[in-house]
Amino acid sequence: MFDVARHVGVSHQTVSRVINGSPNVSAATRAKVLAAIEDLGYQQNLAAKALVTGRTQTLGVLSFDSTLYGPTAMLHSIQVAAREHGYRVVLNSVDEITNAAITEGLANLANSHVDGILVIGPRSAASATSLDLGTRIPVVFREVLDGESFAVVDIDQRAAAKSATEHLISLGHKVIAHISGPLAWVTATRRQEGWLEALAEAGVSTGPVAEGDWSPKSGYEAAQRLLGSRTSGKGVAFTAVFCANDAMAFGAIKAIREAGLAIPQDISVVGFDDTAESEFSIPALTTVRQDFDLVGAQMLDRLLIAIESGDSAVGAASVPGQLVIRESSAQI
Amino acid sequence: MFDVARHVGVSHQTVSRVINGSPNVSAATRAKVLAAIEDLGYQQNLAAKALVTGRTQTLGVLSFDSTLYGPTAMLHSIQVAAREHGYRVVLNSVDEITNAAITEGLANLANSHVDGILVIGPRSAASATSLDLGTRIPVVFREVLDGESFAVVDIDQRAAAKSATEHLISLGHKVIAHISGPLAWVTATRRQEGWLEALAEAGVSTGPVAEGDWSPKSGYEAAQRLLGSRTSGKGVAFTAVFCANDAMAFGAIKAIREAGLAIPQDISVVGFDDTAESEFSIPALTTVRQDFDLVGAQMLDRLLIAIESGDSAVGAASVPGQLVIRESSAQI
DNA sequence: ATAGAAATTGTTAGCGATAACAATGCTTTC
DNA sequence: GAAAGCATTGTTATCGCTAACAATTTCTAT
Repeated sequence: MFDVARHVGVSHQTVSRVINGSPNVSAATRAKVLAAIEDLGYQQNLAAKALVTGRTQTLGVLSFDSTLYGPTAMLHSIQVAAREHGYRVVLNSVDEITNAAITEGLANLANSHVDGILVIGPRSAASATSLDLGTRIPVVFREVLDGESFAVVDIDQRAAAKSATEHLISLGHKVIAHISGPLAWVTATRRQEGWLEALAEAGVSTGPVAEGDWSPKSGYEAAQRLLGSRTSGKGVAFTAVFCANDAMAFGAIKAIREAGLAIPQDISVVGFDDTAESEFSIPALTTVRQDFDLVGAQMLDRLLIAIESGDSAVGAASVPGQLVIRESSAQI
Repeated sequence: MFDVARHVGVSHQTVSRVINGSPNVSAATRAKVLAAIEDLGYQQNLAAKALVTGRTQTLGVLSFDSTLYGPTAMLHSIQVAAREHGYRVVLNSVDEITNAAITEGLANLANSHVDGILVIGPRSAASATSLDLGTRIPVVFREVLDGESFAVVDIDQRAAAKSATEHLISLGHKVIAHISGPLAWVTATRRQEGWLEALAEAGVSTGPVAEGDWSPKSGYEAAQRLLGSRTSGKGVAFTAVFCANDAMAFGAIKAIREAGLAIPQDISVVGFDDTAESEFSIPALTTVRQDFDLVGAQMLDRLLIAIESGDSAVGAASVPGQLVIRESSAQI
């Protein structure tokens, strides 16, 4: 910076003013400084800037160690939105979903001097200890536990799952099974709650449940368990299954077909996520589309407001999911 | 830091020494300082440290704006490996694959004072201008263009595609079609080259090609184009198709089934990626597994060596892909 | 023409850490 | 017991930038 200043014949402070767009610089000086910056290939030292301003123009994203569709799509959306607002993104993944792991990740990011943090990693439904942010840096979550009052923006998982289940009910299904995600995940429990709520409101008795881990393989195995008790006569003969994500639905479809049953003639299948593949499964999968871009943008908006104002982020917002009806669900 | 020093009654330099594990501190002093750090909840200011050391313990990842399996899996692997080595990761995505975009992304990351950069975004096969790193920061690529001498670690795409094609040849197929990725991507051209090479070496004539964009939808449409000329009698009657990724293979399977043809009885299908879904497609997909963790670890190793030594990263390494034979490919 | 206001530029201090060197205290050795 | 040597601790300068204020120049209004 001093080099640039010397090159132009002004003080370093004037150069600083040009860089930061201060209005109190004459047009002529500004042009000369800009030219010199170009000439010399000068680049600002952001570490020095961060040291004096306390701002880093960097956002921390606390994610989950996985290649699952949800976290991945979410990260992508946030990264795009952050760039639009001129923020860099530093990533910190945790490999378990306990509050302790999140607390540690939060501390790591805070220590990295990020201006704000977005937590898109899953929350554990059953946490022994409550989460203490332990930092003054504003944080926006994508999931909160009941009773917490952190800022949160998410798809309304419960309502979306409910509408998917209602769709099956409207098709005349009386026994609707559920393949849930890992119930340690808040998202999985919310989707299950939506399923239960729809059944309860319609006066339909609760169908059988099998828990998966989001993977196609787990969906395949869960479906096999459900089918096992179905054909053995012990279980109820469900005619539809609501899967907590598309990947498990793919696995379930395979298991159902292998059992000699047709989809949707014998069993209707509904997924959740609307991955790019779901339209091309055989049969094309009825599922729930999530607008991650919107969630990402809203999380970011909230966070940036908090950063600007210096307050911590608050408030809850939710984005509706959208049922996409394809071929895998049909009249009973 | 001065607070800690005052609290213990030593100089700030001694505190610094304790934090950085200098051997020249007495055990008693170290213990007291550590206790004070704990007491006061002191956290190092990394911006200040970066300012004076020039190191940030942060790695830049230049990725591509997408939720595609490859870049996503790669990012995940790198992030895990980086954390193991005590490095943070900052993310910078580009939304086009030109050299200009990469140059800009590189400049952004360099400006963020990262210690090294990993480029996992796709390279454009046809670049007008050559890529100038424009920075002294070590960079490791996952793809390089012919003639470039940057450090690179990747799956041997060509050999893997070749072995997938050879598998089909060994099953007796004489006309093997190819659904390629977007040919602007180096990865897509390498896979196509592998397909061509296998055909040439076996003396099998080149089959028809259709270009997709990696998405299931594009695979579906590409397969329809191939099938159109097949049934109209104008095209050659291919009995196998090698798809440049699993997602397009899913689309292709759907199109083939809709055309009234059976897989693998009428047409064998081979994919590339071994996504979690591929085992559960109907029929289960023969594909090529990529060890992204290994690629990530090796990229990181090279980068860290370069960072330590102060030199720029050099050399090329490749990791073999592994053919996974399932149900979608069979004897003609 | 000239005081006063406004616009522009310069000067100094300090953000929080490490590097380099200086200073102290404690052993060793003869 | 004193000089030399090592282990430990302290002092000062500095990284590159912005904040705060000081100084200068240029305009405006009387």
